[in-house]
Amino acid sequence: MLHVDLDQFIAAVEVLRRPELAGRPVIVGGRGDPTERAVVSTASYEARAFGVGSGMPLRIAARKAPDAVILPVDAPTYTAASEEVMATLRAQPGAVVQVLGWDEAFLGVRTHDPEAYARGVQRAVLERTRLHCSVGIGDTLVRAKNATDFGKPRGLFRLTADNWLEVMGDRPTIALWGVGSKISKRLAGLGILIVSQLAEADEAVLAAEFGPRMGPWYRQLGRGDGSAVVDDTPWVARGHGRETTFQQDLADRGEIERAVRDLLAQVLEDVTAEGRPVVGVGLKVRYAPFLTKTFVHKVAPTFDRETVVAETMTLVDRIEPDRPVRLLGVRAEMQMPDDAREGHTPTRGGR
DNA sequence: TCTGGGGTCCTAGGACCC
DNA sequence: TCTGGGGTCCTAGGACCC
Repeated sequence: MLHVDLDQFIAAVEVLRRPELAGRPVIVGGRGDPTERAVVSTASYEARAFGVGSGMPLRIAARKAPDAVILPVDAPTYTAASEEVMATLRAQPGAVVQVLGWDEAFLGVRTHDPEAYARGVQRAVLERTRLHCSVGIGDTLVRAKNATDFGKPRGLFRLTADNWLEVMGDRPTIALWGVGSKISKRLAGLGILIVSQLAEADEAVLAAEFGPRMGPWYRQLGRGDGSAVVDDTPWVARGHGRETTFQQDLADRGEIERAVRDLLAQVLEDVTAEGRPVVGVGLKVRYAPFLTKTFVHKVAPTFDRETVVAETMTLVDRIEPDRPVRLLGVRAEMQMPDDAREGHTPTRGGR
């Protein structure tokens, strides 16, 4: 199977409609104002040369790359571009497409020459959308996904059971899809620093540290093993949420309540569009500077907005009165259709 | 240097029941 | 009076991904 990943997607889309930005450092994030609390969504390769990367506070990015063009996030435009790309992938002969986000997808196909097929995909995407992509080829989802990194930019790379350990074995565990900074540190505490060590690790030791599901799962990641099935069944959202970080922390009770009602109104729009009943509500509160609390509770399945509002407001009462609030998040869980319930292996945020 | 916003899934512990 | 063992449901928190 193939993993297709657009190169510097968001920055590339911006450059397409402003050709004069080509070759310049471009940073996209927040409302495009580096004095605000916001982070970088994507930086162009020219900006990355200054040490700017996604997730970095916009303020810091602007200092590192003082001549960069900083643009606001324009989600509808990226969604439209993404749909063009995904339609192109679905139009490839024999392709089964599983979308992972705006700018990446798995593509399952039977072919005797995956490299040639991959180059065909890159050509088709470029012709139809003027966007460049990198492709990973693999015999499992994990191997295809990890292979893409070696293909960037505009290239392709193949990882299989035959060369996995040779290529990945000496790399730190954090290079794996699904291992982040916390898990890599806990693995290091067990003496597991690189991928080959994780591949050979004692499953019982991993299970004791990470639990009965995640322990064995991490070992599997280290081996590059796992599913080889690209699943194109449409994704069904479990819930919808909205959150906002305030530029100035909120202290006033009335302001907080108004903010929650605003967020909830947006959430209810998304939920109503789904046509499924609400079965749970949640509230996330970040107090300054860095303490986050979440409150959730189940509700009897309901379509009634007033009920959802009332249930959410009972959670608002649990916000500590004398502490300024930096972030509020509201979330509603929806009833899942019976056929979308079970059989999941952990993918940590995959869809 | 100080951390957005949208999601998903797993784990642990308490409550409750038989 | 003191108390096993198994199961389910719920909530809070943690971790990861794009």
